[in-house]
Amino acid sequence: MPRTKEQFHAMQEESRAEIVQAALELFAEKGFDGASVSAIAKRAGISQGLMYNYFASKDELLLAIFEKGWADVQESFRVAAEAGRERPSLFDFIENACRLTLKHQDFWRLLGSLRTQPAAIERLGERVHQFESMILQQLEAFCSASLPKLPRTEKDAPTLNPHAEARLLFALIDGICTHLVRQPDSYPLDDVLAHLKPLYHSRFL
Amino acid sequence: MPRTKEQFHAMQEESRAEIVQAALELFAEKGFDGASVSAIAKRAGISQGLMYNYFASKDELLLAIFEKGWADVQESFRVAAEAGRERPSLFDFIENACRLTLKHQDFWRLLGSLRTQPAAIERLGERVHQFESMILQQLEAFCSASLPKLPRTEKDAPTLNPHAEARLLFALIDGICTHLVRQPDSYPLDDVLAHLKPLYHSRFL
Amino acid sequence: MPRTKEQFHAMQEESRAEIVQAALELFAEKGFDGASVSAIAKRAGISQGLMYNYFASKDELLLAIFEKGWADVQESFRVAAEAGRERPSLFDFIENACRLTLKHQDFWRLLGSLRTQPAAIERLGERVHQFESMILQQLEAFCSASLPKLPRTEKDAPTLNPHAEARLLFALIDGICTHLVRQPDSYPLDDVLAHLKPLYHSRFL
Amino acid sequence: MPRTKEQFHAMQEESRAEIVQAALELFAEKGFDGASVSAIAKRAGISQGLMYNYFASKDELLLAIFEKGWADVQESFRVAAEAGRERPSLFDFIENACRLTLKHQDFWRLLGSLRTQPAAIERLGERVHQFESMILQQLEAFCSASLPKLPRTEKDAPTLNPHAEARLLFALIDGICTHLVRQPDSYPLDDVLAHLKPLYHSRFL
DNA sequence: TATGAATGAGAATTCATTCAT
DNA sequence: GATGAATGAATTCTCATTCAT
Repeated sequence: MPRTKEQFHAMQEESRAEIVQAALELFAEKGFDGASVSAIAKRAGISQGLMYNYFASKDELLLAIFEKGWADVQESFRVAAEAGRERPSLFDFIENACRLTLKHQDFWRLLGSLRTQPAAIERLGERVHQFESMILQQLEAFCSASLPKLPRTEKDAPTLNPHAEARLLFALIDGICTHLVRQPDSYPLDDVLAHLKPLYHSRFL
Repeated sequence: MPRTKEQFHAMQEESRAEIVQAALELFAEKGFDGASVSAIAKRAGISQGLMYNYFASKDELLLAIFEKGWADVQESFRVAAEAGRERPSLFDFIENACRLTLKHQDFWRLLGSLRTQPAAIERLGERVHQFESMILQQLEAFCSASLPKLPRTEKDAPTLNPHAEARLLFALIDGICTHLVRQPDSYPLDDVLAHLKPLYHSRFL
Repeated sequence: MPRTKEQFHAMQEESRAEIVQAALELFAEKGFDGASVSAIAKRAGISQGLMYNYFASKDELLLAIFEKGWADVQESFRVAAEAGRERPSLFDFIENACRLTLKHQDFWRLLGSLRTQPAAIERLGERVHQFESMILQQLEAFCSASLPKLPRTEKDAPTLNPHAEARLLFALIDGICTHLVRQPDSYPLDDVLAHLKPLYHSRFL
Repeated sequence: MPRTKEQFHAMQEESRAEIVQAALELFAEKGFDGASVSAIAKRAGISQGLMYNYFASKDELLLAIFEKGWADVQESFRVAAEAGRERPSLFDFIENACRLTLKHQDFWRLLGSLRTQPAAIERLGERVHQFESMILQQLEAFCSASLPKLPRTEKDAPTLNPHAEARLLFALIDGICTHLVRQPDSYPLDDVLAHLKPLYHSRFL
């Protein structure tokens, strides 16, 4: 009784997902170099050899993780956007980003370690850069909409620009999230956000 | 006719410094695991074996780099503090931190990758944590002195605290510096600082 | 179509045995330090790396050899004891020990070299000491049963004791076996035993 | 004020002796492979390089140790022989050998480890074999003088021969000395000798 | 003579990847 | 598909020996 093509495909996908999950955890925990293929296979409950039926190499696996992780993150943002108000405030956006980070801790941890290594970035091709660009673009869009409202003195006027503002925001969010995933249990996220809120309200409202 | 002890000592120091420099560059570029001892030796222009005359192990080398780097950073801050005004504003402090980061790019890159790896942190013992603690303490001291001046509504009053404010600042600085060392040539540091300035002036003055 | 677990297990055991045999020979010939893993692998007909599928380290391999060798020796003694008379004479015991030594030449050679190296003994933990203790105990038991029969002058009476007698016996047996395994083909074991026999008969009968 | 040739020679000899002593201690403690040249030089209080002014290689050093050690042992025997009775009994000879062993512990320990390794023996050329032969010859001479006096039954008569008897003796002495140097402090040498004495008196007197 | 820097050949060990079954 | 045996290159580290000074 041969399974249908669809069944096969579904099983494939399931197995892939299991391996990706195991690898993500281990990469996040020990870094790409520190997590051996055999450890990943063991955690995924399969043999080393089988892993190569699903992924051509350790690099391919990393790539798959990245794609999956990135898709998940985007999906989370999409869901949050739909659930929220029509047009979230910048602060809401930041808060949302931070809280979602906790949902994808392992991915952010992995991403954090990958971003430090030019070699790793090459492995992922342009993906990491694209990823950062997209975030920056989105932030810039936010800022473009808000910056005009900023009261400005004559002196700073020429230098104010959405791009730099987005950079600043990105650094802030990135910094918080980085610290957050490094101490997920003890980081005082609520307090930090509470301090951030008046800062951005005064600025953008 | 053997060299004098002084000669030996001088040569030792010179060689050590050369190795440290080579290793720092490679660690910063490829991470601790990614930079092989043989690659370090090659870049330092010596044989692999010789490295072990100067450092008992790769770990010891890392440690030496860390100590040296950290000492350099502190020295830079000390010099800047002496050169500057009596009591720098918080913004000056931030700006200073960012500009000094550029002077110690490789060290910060290395530190960035070390902070993502629990294994590496163990290698360095408590040093990394101490390092973060010291920065946080210093920021907290700044904030303690400034926060009372913040105009506060009744609602936020109970939650405002120097620790959380320091955390926020640390995230901001860390984020900027992290991005900065990753794109040392193209990062718009001046613009970002220009945007940051009014924010903190409005808050702390 | 994967192999069954039984097949794997059988293969494992076979491979392990082959490696143990190769290592035993080389350790016996060149000592633990002198026999490189690569040489062992080559003699076992496998790659270096594969050895580490079976033994976690060279030390583990040594340990496995020791356990196996010691078990074999004990088994040999057990078989000999069952096959022999109800209660063998001391001389029979000695003769048996010497002849069995030839059956386990490599093991005794290895043991001989291990016993000379404090470092190696540490590697094996208490095993080597236990091993010597067991032999001494067994000999002491023999002597305890026999010594009372010794005619003794008044002078030596106070000093005679089974422990010292066992020590003497152990030295004798150890000496013979050591020489024997060093010249397994040319050592005149029969003649030496022939000379030993009347000595111990006159003493213990 | 140039030193005389004799003075030079004396200094040379002194330095050599110091190195030999240091090396002997370390070889005895850790074995030939386990004692590094640098450790030897450090213990001798000189630089690594200088060692090669006195000995062409580590092997040469081993050889020098062997020559020196063997000469010392012979000298000890000579002195003991002169100090003792005109013709010592076999037992006296054995006792003397054991007690002298303690005086040359390190040498015997080294010898013990060398004798287990064919490779090491090759390094020393024929010397180890010669050394054993000489001992055996001396023992055989003893036995030749004494064996005729042995009361013999008709049965053992054909097999008794000085060579085998010497082998037996050698094994005994070797065994005792080996155990002795392995536990120089706790070995009950006096007791063991006390047990040995009647054995050999009954046989040879 | 005397120094310690320097080398290079190995040592043990790990690991991504391939392969026979 | 699925297994784990097998490989070989790379890694960290050690050490006898040589060399410039």
